[in-house]
Amino acid sequence: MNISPPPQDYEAAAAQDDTLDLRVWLRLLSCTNMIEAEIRRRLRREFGVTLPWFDAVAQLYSENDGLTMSALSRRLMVTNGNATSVVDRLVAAGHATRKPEPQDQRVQRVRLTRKGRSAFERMHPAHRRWISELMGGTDQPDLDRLHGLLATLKGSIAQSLETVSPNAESRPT
Amino acid sequence: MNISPPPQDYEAAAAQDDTLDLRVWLRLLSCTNMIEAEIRRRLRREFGVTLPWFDAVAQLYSENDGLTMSALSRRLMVTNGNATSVVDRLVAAGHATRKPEPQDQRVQRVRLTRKGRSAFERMHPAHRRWISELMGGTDQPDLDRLHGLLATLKGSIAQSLETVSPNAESRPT
DNA sequence: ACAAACTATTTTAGGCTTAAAATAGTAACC
DNA sequence: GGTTACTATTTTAAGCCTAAAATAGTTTGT
Repeated sequence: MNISPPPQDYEAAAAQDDTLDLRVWLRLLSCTNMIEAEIRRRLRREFGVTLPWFDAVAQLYSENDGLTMSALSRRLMVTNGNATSVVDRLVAAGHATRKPEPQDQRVQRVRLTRKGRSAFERMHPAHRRWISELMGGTDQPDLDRLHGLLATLKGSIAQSLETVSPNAESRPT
Repeated sequence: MNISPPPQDYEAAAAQDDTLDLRVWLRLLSCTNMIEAEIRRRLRREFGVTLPWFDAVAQLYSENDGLTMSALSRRLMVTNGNATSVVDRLVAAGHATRKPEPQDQRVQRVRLTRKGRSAFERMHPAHRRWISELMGGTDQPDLDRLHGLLATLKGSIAQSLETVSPNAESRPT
């Protein structure tokens, strides 16, 4: 019989008597935070950019016609106000442009500049490699199972959100 | 043959040709963000507190002797500097106290006040219920599998971090 | 005892994020 | 054609968060 070590993180502090769903949630949070923190660190160290910068540019990169402010904030799962400030910095640094749409003067379309595209292209392969490296200890079949189970979970979360407040098309806001 | 709908979030934008590990990562991120955003929203609406407030208080609640600043920031997986500001607000609101340790004047021990404890006790059951509700669509056996696979993943991430920089005992910092 | 190395925490500067209110353009009704 | 409702975005205020430098207490080696 030996005493347990002091909990090292959020999740390890989960008590024996916590319900399974809570323990799954804390473990999910742990994994996400660990990966996110490491990617953030490496992006800064290797390329001198922030994680939000990378995330925003990655979304814009995959769309040749750019994205509206709303679409971008929806994809990044952040508020519109946040998207505004991130795009402000992108534009200030010459990585993106923001122009009002002719058809509808309310919407702003954000597009990567050549400079933004080439910056992303320099970083993209490293980012992919880092993710593979961080996940590398888990084998293919387990990743497959995880992929499937997370689909189930995501669906069930989405459904639960709809039930509570049916009209929230694009959270958050 | 039909075209695919516009991607609604970070993860749904993952391309066909993305590797499995990247797709798992994006799905993980999606699930975490969805749950976190909803919990944040409900904590604010129902109890008028922020998520960081709740997280910090939850960690302190489970320790009768309180936690040092370092231990708290490690558990919350945030930097020491962040812990300082969160605890500042906790102390200012009368929810916690912060006292230097007699044995070692460098360490500050943070403890919940009675007011802090009772505030948490009011919110705790609702929080548990919300998590169960959000995960409710996934059945027990699937949650069990998920719990196991996430343990594998977490272990493999931890190992990958150690390999890269062996002396990073308590990331981030 | 004293310097050097180490440890815990705070401070600083800059950027991130949210929620809510404000602005402004568009659509729809009648 | 003018009010009303709706939609997209920005602004604001407050708080969150990181990374790096600074402060200050402790330990270690000699």
